[in-house]
Amino acid sequence: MSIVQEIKQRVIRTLKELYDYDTTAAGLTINSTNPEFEGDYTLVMFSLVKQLKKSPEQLGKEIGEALVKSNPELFTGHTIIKGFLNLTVSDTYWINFLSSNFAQPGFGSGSSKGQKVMVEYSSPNTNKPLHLGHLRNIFLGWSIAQVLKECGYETIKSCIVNDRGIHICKSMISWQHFANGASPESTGKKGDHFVGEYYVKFNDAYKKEVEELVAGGMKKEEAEKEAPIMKETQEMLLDWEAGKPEVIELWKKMNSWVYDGFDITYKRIGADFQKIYYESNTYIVGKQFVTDGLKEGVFFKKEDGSVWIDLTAEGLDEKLVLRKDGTSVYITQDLGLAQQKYDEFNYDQSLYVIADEQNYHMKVLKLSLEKLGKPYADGIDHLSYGMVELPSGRMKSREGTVVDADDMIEEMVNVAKNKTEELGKVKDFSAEELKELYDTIALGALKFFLLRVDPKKKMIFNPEESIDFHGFTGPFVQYTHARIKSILRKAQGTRDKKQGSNSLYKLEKDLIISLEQYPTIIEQACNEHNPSVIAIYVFNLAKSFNTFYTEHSVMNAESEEKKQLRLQLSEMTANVIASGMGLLGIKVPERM
RNA sequence: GGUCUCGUAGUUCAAUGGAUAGAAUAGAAGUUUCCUAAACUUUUGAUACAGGUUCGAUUCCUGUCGAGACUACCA
Repeated sequence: MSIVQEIKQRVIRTLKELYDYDTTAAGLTINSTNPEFEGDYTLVMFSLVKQLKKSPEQLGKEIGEALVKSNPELFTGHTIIKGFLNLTVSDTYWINFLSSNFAQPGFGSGSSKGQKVMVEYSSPNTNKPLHLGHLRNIFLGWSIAQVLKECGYETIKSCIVNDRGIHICKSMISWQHFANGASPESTGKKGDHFVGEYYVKFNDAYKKEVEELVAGGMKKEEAEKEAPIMKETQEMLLDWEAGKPEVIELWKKMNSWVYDGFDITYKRIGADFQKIYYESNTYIVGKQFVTDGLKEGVFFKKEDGSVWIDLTAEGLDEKLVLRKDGTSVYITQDLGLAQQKYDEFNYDQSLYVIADEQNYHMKVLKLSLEKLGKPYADGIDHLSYGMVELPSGRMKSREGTVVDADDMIEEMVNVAKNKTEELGKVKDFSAEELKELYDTIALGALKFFLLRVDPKKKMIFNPEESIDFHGFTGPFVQYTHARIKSILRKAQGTRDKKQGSNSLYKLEKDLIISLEQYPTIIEQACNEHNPSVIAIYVFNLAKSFNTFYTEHSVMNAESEEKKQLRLQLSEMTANVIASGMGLLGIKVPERM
């Protein structure tokens, strides 16, 4: 139990004893005491003042005295300021907490919840490489799955690949026109980048054709439909749907190039999936799903044969779920996929990591499943995150302002390399060790940068700031870890189980208080689906350690007792930093 | 037009309705015979505007102004 919960229980008991007043933990507010006042934790008494009809001074005095008297091992004193009862927790409590937890590997993890959560993330198209927006998605998805796991949920990471549709055909047509049989192998290019180039070439060619038609006197809307390359692409889509062998073969070939490219990036950034779904399969499942739903009367068919669901009673519109020609739309396959996932994994919750531009879509999905009376509808949840924007505004692929994921990582690695060489602290590292270190620092910086912001909010990605390794950054936290590890290496052989220190300096206590919060922080991150609270926490913890480290020497402590205590403090801080960063998908180096 | 987000130091981000709104960065000034200076210390600087609810509002409600997303038989 956390110290805050512990204090709440004591307060509840005290209120019962003193006033025969019943309350719950949720009905009490315990905050960290404002630094300007004496004390560690504060009971906010305003609501109690009202309920118990006593003055704040009187109430504070009675509760404070009773708390200290009946819990001497926990509290050493109290002060009252206005409606705030400030409680001081004994050094003994903190020292005991430290000695019993500093070497606990599972500190912070929760017991099994007996529930299964599916986390769908990444979900790329197969016509272009991953970019910065995907990275936010991937880091978030991976991290939240890790946090859920730490909290005791069984997790299944999944991905839906949009491997079908007009956008893929564009790349294919373009390749047929312009590639002369070139391949990633023949050009030495990464597969996803290779295919992405042909997608760009398509758009260039298409634009040119439209311009020519408009110059010839055609209206723009008409020209967009009549451009030969577009007509060709639409024909290819029909051929694909019809299963024309040479089209299917080309489609498979180009997709496999893209997957090869994705795999390299996924591996490098540590993304993984237990289950990958392909839209080329799920759209068929979706069609069947809608056909079944039609019989139950939740969907209805219009005169032209298209199928709809009426969500006007829920404040939304009528939504199309199947085209009049019987082909599926976006929502069709998502409906089928939800069912398919449930059939396969019997999940309790299904979390979709998708950008907030799809809030409406996700609302429709959940509502539709509810109307169909699906038992899993309630567990559908959307981790909606804001778009990544550049200082100049939103990234637009057509304007070439998209930041490519691989390029970004490469740039960060270079910065890490230059900075490391400049500082010259790891000159004895092998080439292999250096490579690993650069990756650790570069990805640490990038992941931290994208995860430190509340997912719900859109974020501005400033390239200059992202390569800064000072302040509120991943490398700052990594550096603190490396420094602690250096101390612990020096201390090898001098460790002693006994610890006789019975008092704490302020900076020592601040650090222990911070460490104690870790399990609560994980819980919060889990409940809110928000890894940023962990990023903020580990940063503050590292800062706390650095302040302590500057003021107090560990190896040259004033007494053996203090040295042992500070070694425990250092070890636990390193453990919690490593654990917290691990939940963000960030490695921490032993040296840097 | 409708629905939904969001407006906090120059900039990027914090703050379950609680005490004098925190960090980082940029700016100014310092710290290295001593465990890694990718560090530390000091300092300048902000709640878009107007009402309301409350003992107490950055937070909840209403309005104004400003930014964005969605509102496709695209995915």
